[in-house]
Amino acid sequence: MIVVKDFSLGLTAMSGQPLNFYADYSVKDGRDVLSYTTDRGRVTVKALGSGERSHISYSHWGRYTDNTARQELIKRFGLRDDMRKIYGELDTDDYMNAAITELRGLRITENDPWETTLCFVISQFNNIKRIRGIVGRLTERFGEELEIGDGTVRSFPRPETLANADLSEIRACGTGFRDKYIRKVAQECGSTVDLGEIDDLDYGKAKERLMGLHGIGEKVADCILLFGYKKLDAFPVDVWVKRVVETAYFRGRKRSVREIRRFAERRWGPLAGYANQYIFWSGRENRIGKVVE
DNA sequence: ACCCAGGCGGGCG
DNA sequence: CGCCCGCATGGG
Repeated sequence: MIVVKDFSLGLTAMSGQPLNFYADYSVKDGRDVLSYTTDRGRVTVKALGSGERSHISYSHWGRYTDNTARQELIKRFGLRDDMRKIYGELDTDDYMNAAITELRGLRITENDPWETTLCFVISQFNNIKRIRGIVGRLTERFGEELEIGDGTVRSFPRPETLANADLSEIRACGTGFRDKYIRKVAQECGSTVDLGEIDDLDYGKAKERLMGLHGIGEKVADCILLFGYKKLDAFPVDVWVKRVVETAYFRGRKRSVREIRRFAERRWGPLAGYANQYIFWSGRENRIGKVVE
């Protein structure tokens, strides 16, 4: 059992971060339940509450021990982040105040860099529901079978596997035009590019390196840096973030993506990534700035 | 039927 | 450099 303040497993898992794309989420008896598979096995997390005290319990299969599962959860869900301090620093305007009130307990997760990379290559010009389906079919088709207890599951496909796959088989998983990006990035990550080296670089250098991969531009690179390396100065600008920032901070006036990024960097600096996630998810849930009929 | 989605690469001026 | 276009697919 882990007890922390300000943690919502449901919001954190379902807010467009990688776990949203490859984990199974449900609610049972009023508790959030999340199961996911890694190359070490499978973990099920259950959590109750999201405000003053959240109680987190977990079970594990495969090569996890109580301790390794626990350490992974603390890292993955950012349970050491000082949310009181983060909220204090972000709470400087009405929009952000409403967002952090509404989404209290939403954290930035830190996920495996390769999984994050593949998920966000798939995310381009796409929507969350479809990303989830594509990742699920790729895992089913190309993932590694793992024995857990009396059953088997499949873990996330390795880069080497996708690097050698037929484009037609990748595409059969519903990827659309992203099939070639997926295979190319898998080839590069399995050979010329070492995702493990990127963590040591600063934000700018790391972003430059990621953008050298085919199919990764600014927005996807920022998502990988934020959710795969927890570089909190990253500020991914997608259509939702752009709309919300224009609505909440520019009186509805159109701004370029570049202007939005510069605004975020100046306003939120090293916490831009946290601000981004609250803006993204609150904007989507409330359809901020979206034209409705 | 039309519009949209956690955008990107390539081609053009 | 900036701008503009096509791109696969499924849900609203």
